[in-house]
Amino acid sequence: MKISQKGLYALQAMMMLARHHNQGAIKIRDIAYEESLPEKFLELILLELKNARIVESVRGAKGGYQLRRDPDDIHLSEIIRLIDGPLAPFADADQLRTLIDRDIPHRALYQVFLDVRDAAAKILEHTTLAQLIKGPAPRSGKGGKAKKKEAGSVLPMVVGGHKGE
Amino acid sequence: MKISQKGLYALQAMMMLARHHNQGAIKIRDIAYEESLPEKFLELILLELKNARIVESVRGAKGGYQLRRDPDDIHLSEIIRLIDGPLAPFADADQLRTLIDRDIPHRALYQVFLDVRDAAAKILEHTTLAQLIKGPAPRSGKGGKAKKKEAGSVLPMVVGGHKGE
DNA sequence: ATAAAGTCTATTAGTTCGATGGAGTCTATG
DNA sequence: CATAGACTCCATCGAACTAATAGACTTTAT
Repeated sequence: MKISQKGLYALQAMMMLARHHNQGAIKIRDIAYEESLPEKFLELILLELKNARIVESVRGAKGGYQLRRDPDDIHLSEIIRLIDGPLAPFADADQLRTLIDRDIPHRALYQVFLDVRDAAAKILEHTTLAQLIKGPAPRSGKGGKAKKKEAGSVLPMVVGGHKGE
Repeated sequence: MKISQKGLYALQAMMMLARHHNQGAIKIRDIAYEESLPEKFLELILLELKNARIVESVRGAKGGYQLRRDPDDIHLSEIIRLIDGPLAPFADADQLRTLIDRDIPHRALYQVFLDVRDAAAKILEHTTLAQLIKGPAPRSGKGGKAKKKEAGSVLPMVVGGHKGE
């Protein structure tokens, strides 16, 4: 599972809508501005989220977008599957199970892929928008030391290329 | 993390070389035949694995490829990172840690991404080629090593499109 | 010398990705 | 009831990536 730029935009937009839940329809422009997202691209994303019945739109003047459900009932897995496809690192869960059944010489490999998928699903199907917008995230994992990058503005950094990992 | 077709080919080729470990150099053609992989494409993949010093080549007649280390010392994570990049679903672990430090409004989201990466890393960094080839049935008894693939591939199924997941 | 094998570079067709433009439709408001 | 503001829908775009192939070159066993 790879989360594309588009997927990230979708998640950010949804977090924004969650923050403003029950405040009526929010204009695309406001979402784009508050989250620094390309407006026209965001429009496409919201349309997709609307067709998936995750958000709803209000047309015309005073229109905009809002969540169709409470933020604690919207899981990250739902958004990611919609925008970026299956959570599995290869094919999807059903296909992996079929391959495990049928491709004897490689079944152990596909089983590992399925294990990875299950691990991701376990996290993403249990994390809701509500959790994301609530206070400081409980820093899980061992206290890895994040290396200091030189002084830079808040977030203009370009994320691309391989190095760490 | 998305595992591409190329990544799958690489893993299959490595499993094949693991099965034939300590049997001398194996020809590209034999790997391609036994695993049903496109020969010329596989050539590129093996070259990459060689440059990463995971396999080594023997040139000239009687040449071929072989593992540089024992199969129980080669982890899936190593091959996947080489061919398909970082294990994280977005950016890489270092960048995610930086974003968690710096992008306050979205830190919880990036933390989830990092959790997913850690879960995948935990599995892939602990699974070795040796484990994969120690299937319940290493070989269905029949005859020696001359593995016949013959007409009608074992796995003609098309893997594409979304359904389950 | 020759055949068999890896090495290397280039090229390709097709797809995906991120993004933009513009015409059309709906609706609150004055 | 005109209009401005907002969503809707479709078309296109360039860049990058993906999977694969082609061909010339080098190395080595015999």
